[in-house]
Amino acid sequence: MLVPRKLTRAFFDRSVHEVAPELIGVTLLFNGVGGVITEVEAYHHTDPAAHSFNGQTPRNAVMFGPPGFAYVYRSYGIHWCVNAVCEREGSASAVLIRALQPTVGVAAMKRRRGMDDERLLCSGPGRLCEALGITRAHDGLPLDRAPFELRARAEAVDIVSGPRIGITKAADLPWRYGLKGSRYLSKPFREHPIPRKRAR
DNA sequence: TGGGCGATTCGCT
DNA sequence: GCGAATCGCCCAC
Repeated sequence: MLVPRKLTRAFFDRSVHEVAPELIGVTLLFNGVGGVITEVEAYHHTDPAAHSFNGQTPRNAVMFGPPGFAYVYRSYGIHWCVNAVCEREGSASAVLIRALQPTVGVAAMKRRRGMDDERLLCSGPGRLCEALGITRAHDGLPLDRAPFELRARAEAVDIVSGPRIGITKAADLPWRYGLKGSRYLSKPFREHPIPRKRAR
């Protein structure tokens, strides 16, 4: 029987802009619960929207470490969000995991989220951390060892991109990537971003 | 379908 | 003190 290939830390030892789209379609599991990554965003320390932009602090220290580790932070005082650190050590770049299509341990995710709608279980960075049980306690853990597991995608996927969500700086950069046509997204992508500005 | 708002913690100025 | 890589709820259209 075919066993999916597991991703190693070496997968992340490249530009965030290469890694981010390649994470779409990869299966992310945490303690054996999770699903297919459908949405991510790339952040690099030269990017004003990145947490590492203003230099290293205790909170973002993991971003300045080696690639292939989880950077987990508290968002808006309420939610947890998980990133995959990329590039060489000190590059301080990471990919924010924003949404999953739930596939494994769906019952556990429904219980943690207190809801039944599978489309809303992991469709947002805070939602997916709640569904998987990821918290600050897992900041700095390697992504290629338990409790994390990453399974390579089995087939090629169609990827769309667009501007990142919820940021005020560098909001125009198209560094959000998604699985084309997926219903498991935090927000839909405009696949035909034709400005509807009417010419006078 | 989309905008406004409150909740709530914490890092950093 | 300020504001944030969010979410869920309410409302209007």
